[in-house]
Amino acid sequence: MLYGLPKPFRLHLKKDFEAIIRNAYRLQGEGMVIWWRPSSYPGARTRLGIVVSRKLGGAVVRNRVKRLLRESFRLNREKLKPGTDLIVSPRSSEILADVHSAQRALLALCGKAGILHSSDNL
RNA sequence: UACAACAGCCCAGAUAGCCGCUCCCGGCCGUUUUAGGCUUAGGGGGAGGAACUUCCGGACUCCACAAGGCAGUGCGCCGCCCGAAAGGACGGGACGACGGGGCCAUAUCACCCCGUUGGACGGAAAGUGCAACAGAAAACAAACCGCCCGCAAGGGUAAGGGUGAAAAGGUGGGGUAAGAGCCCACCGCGUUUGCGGCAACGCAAACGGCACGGUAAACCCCGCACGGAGCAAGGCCAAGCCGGUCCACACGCUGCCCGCGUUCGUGACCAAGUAGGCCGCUUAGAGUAAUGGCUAUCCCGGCCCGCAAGGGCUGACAGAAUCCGGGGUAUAGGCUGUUAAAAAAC
RNA sequence: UCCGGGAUGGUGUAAUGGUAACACGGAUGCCUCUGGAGCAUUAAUUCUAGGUUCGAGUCCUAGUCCCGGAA
Repeated sequence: MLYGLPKPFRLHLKKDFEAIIRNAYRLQGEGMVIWWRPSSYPGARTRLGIVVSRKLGGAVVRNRVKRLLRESFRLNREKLKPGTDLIVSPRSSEILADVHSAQRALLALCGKAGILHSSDNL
């Protein structure tokens, strides 16, 4: 399954979020911030977590931003090095108006972070 | 004929393909049993009219509780209907605002009639409080100017002046030293009676002779209702740590038995319960929390370009988390009604 | 999700229903050779919209925004 995004590819425990953010690399790009960390044990899956502040908007806006980010991650998961825990936190809803610009912004940041496969370098 | 505001009702784009998510049934893998994983057979369910707000009411759960009372909070014209309640629908009555008409020689106010419209519309004759500034005086009345009597001292007087949101019945006549419900008529107010109405209330008559101004979304009084917390309620399972009982061994009281005490234990059992899990939980039912993305065609509305054919852009408010019933607020589009008659255009 | 609390000049706070007050800061002027200090002046939709009242920052209703608590 190339493009699926079932549960094990997602971060969903508060402990995980806190552990990753406490000792992870952090990088700010246009409209979003990412934290990432190589997973501690081998063979781990690439996992995604999304943090959206209430300052970004109402429930509709926050849900939409999360869906677009999840979609962007899902379509580009194979480009990331496996076993990376990644947390994305958008800071502006304008950069994430549609799925194309969301993908562009996410890939640009991941490229800067050096967690893409070398063959897919931008 | 259109725009707009308000009110009521309807609706909340459709179909197909591909890539995904979530839950249930089924299947497969795995496991001693669980846990878990996969969809390599398949099948089915998956946001709203407001899911928003958390302003009311209820179900449900736990806590408290003899009866009763106090305090506190909420509600408050009348009738009838719906509802478990909150609340809502319809009709009616007083009051206020606005418009029109009447009364009058004309006309303001007042009063009467009609229409439209508004709403937390019990009580100010149980008590307490409040009323800035202005004004003589702001509530058992009072005398600044004025008027009258008087030589004066002093007294009488609420008609007139001016202040104020509000000044102690109004208008007219009589009366008087000047005045005044002091007297009279009409109106207002109050009481009683009668009549109409289920009632709120209305009408009439008699009597009173003006006391009894406003404010209760001030305290309060009257009537009615209400115990408190909320699914992060509450319940079940339960690592680790801590605790208790028993058992075995050792030591001590003591040389022995019994008894008691202490320490230790890959020992047994128990209680409480943290992390964590499960139930509560749903014909949507999660726990970083699903209901999405892309493409095509069509539909409805709007904007722009174009003589036209057509082309391009764009689509409202907002997203379940225990569940129901209401109130309030936000909304693209459609229909109906009101403002509403004019002006403007034809 | 379920409960509380609040909003007043630029900032922090006051105000029995009756002229919106105080401190710091800002601006302008005076004083001084200049600056500081000092003195004077100045600036408010009391979050918004309705209502009660003669009169509302205060009372009532609805809304907006902010803060806090409960795994």
